[in-house]
Amino acid sequence: MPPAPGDREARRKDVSEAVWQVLAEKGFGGLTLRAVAAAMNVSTGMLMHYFPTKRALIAHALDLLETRTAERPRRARPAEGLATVRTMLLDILPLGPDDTARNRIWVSSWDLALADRGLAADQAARYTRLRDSLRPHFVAALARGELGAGAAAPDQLAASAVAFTHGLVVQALFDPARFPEDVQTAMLDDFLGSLRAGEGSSGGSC
Amino acid sequence: MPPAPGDREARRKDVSEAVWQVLAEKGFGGLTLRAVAAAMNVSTGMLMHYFPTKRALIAHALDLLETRTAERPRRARPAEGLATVRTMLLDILPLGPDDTARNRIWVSSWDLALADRGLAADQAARYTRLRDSLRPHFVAALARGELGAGAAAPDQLAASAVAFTHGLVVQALFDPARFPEDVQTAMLDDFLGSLRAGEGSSGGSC
DNA sequence: TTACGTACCGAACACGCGTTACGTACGAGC
DNA sequence: GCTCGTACGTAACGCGTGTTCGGTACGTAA
Repeated sequence: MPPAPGDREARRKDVSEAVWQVLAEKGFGGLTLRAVAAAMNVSTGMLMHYFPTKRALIAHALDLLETRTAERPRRARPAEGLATVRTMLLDILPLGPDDTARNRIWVSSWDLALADRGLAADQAARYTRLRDSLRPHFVAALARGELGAGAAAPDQLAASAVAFTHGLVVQALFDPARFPEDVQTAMLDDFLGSLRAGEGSSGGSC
Repeated sequence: MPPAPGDREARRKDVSEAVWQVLAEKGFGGLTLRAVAAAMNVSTGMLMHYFPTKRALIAHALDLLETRTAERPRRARPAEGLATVRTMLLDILPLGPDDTARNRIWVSSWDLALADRGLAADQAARYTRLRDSLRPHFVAALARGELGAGAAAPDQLAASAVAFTHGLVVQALFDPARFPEDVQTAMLDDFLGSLRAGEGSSGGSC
C-alpha cells in the first residue's frame, strides 16, 4: 500500500480550506485552479491528483458549501413553535464573520446555478428542504395559537419566512454598516411579531 | 463630419440588445466579447469601437440593466399607502417573462458585485434608493392607520418589504413551477396583510 | 481630385485558463 | 536487491479570453 491512507482525506481537507478561502474572496467567478493552488502553495498538477477536473472541484466546492452550512454551529432550539423558527432563521442571517462568508458564497453560487439547469434544480431542492424543515414548526405554532387568525397555510408561511430571511441576507451582505447584528435581529423579530397579528405582544385596542 | 451622427447611438442600442440576450442566457459569468459579437453577427473589433474595453462593456451592461429596470412598464399607482406599496412590489416580482429575465440578470450580477468593492457600493446604493422610494408610502400608510399598533419605523418597514420581495424573487427564479403568478401575489398580499396586524381583515378575538 | 477621419473587418497578439504528459522521489511487496 | 504504484513537481499543450494592429471602404472637406 502507498503512504498513509488517511493522508488522502487530510489532503482533500487542505484543498477544501484553500477553495473556501478563494471563494470567500473572489466568489465562484474567481474560482480557478491556479488560485486554489496558489492559496496552498502547491502546483496545479497536484490538485488534479485529488480532483481530476475542474467540474469535480466545483462540485466539491458546492458540497463543501452545503456541508459547512449543515454543520455550522447552531443555537439551541428552545420551545416548539415560533421561537424555534426564530432560532432557525437567526442561524441563517449573516450575524458573524463565518455566516457572512458562507452567505456571500451562497449568493455568489447563484450566478452559476442560474446558468446551469442541474445546479438550478439542486438549488431549488435545497430551498424546498429548507422550507420543509421550517414547516412543522409553523404547524406547531398554529396549533399553539401563536399565529393570528388570518394566518396562511404552513407551506406559504415557510416560504415567506425563507423569502424574508434571504432577502435580508442579500441586503446585509451589500450594506453591512446599515444592517448590523441588532438591526437584523430586530427586523426578524418584527417580521415574526407581525405574524402573531395583534395577539400577545402589545395589547389590543379593545 | 463622418457618416450619420445618430447612427452611433443606434449602434450602441444594437449592442445593448445583444448584451441583454447574452446576459439572459449565460448570466454575467458568460458575458464575453465574442459572445456579444456573435449574437449580432459582427467582429469583436467592431465592439471595441463602441466600448473600448470590457470593463466599459460591463459598466454598460449594468447601466442597461438599471435603465431597463427603471423604464419597465409599471402598473398605475392607485391610492396612497399600502396599496401603492403593493403595486410597487408587484412591479418587482418575476410575474412575466420580461420580469423574470430582468431578475435573473440582477441576481447573476451579485457574484460580480460581491467581488468588486465599487460594484458592491453601487448595489448597496441601489438598495438604499429602493427603500427610500418605498418609505414615503409606508409613512402615508401609517398616517392613514393602515398599519397595526406594533408597526416598526418606516425605514425598517421598507427594508423588510424589500427583503421579503427579493427573497421571493430568488425562490421563484429557481423554482418557477412552485411559485407561479398567483402564488407570488398571494404571498405578497399575505405579507402586507400581516402588516395590517389584526385590524381590518378578520375581526379580533375580543 | 486629393486628403482625411471614421466605421469596420480579419488576423494576430499576450495572457490565463483547464488539462495533459513526462520526470522524479519514495515507501511497500516480493 | 528490484519492481511497482502512488504522490507529487515541472513544463507544456490547446484553447478562449481581452486587446491591438494593419487594412479596406466610404463619405466629408478642402
